[in-house]
Amino acid sequence: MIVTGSRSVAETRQARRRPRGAVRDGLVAAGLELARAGGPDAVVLREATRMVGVVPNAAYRHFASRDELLAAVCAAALRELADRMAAGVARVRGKRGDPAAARRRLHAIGTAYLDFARQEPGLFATAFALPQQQAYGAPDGGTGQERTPLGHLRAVLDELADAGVLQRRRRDGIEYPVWSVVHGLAVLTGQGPLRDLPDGTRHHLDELTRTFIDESLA
Amino acid sequence: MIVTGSRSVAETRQARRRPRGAVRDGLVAAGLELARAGGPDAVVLREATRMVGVVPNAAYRHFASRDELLAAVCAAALRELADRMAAGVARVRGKRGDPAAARRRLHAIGTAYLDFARQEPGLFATAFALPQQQAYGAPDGGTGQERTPLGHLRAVLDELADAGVLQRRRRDGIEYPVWSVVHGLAVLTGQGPLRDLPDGTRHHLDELTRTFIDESLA
DNA sequence: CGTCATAAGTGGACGCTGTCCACAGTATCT
DNA sequence: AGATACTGTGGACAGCGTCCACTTATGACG
Repeated sequence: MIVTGSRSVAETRQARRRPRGAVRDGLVAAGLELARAGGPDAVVLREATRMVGVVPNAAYRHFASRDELLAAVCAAALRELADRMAAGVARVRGKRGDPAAARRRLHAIGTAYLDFARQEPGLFATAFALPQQQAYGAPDGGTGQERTPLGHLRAVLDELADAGVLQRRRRDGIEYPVWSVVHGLAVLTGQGPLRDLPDGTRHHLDELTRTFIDESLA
Repeated sequence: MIVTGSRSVAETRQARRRPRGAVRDGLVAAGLELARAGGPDAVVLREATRMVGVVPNAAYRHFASRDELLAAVCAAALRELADRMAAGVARVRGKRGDPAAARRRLHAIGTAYLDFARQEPGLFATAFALPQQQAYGAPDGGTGQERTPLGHLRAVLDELADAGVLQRRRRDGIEYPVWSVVHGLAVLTGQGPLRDLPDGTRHHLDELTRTFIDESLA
């Protein structure tokens, strides 16, 4: 028979078209899910399209390549990390300018970072696995965005300097060593060589790192 | 025609067999080459076999899977890093026990680490991209090996403690924060978000990190 | 309101990858 | 010398990223 069945051609050959941008957003969300479960390598384009319920090629209407999709997923993962850091800082009570509170905020930001790396290893790895380009927090602040890990860290360090905990002349550029320790610890104890350490040892290392930072501020 | 040509069956169907272990070693060497050029993801089994001049399946006589090959490559990359650290330390003159020399050795070890990360980004990434398992330097020293990054770092820190530069009560476990700063810096300024910083800024960061470490030792 | 360009979906194909199976020589051990 | 393990080959499969040709719904414009 030549005449098609009761279902219209539109129904058979073209899945109901979704609202504007829905497929793109869905792909990123699916990619985020995959990244959460298996890191950046698990972000496979065809699987993402399957989750959205669309044919593989549809992805190419929204991303030029798999790498571009991955870049979007990375950005999303990084934003989630930044948000958790902000939330951690926000939970700390105490006036701005209070030295003790400022110290606690610095601790909170580091803790949030490490917690994220441990609770969401896949997302954490993905956040730093961007395939090319892109400035997170521009090295020289400037026009940059504030919803970024580096931005949050800078804010807290500024507060520490204002409160007199951190000497003014040591403030400049110190965000990088501080970021490095925490990031390094997260990487080494996460997917790195120091993974599968007993939790006790891990917390001991956290403590060590904390005092390591404190010592270098004074 | 049914009768085969002048070339013997052995020649046509089976390439000259290589000496014992040559294929395995060749595969690791080829993998190392690929990793050097493109990081862990570039270590593709079929390409490695092609470089060795053997059919893809031959690899499975020596490795259970691509991941196992990658693990061997990772171990080799890590060993190269460790060797460079050792070489860097060895270049520093000065008696064991001399505080100034000990300090210089600590600097040298960090510099070697960072230099390796920058001169061989692919190998560096590969060294820390092992797909599973394995203890590099066992967390609690013990039976471990000494030809490992952590081992070298520990040796230098022990010397610093013996020389009185590093307080005894702060020696325990301090290798981890120290390793973390350097590793974190290497990752962030390497493939991480702080890549493509001008060289001047990079060296400034190196300097900052050095003083950061020094401050926290005293 | 009708026309029409364009965006957004489909189907099919290609080359590449990791991996599995069956087979064939070679090396080694008794 | 003969049995047996070892190491290489050939062919196949599914899954991946990507390209091309085609169709249709959507939105802008006269």
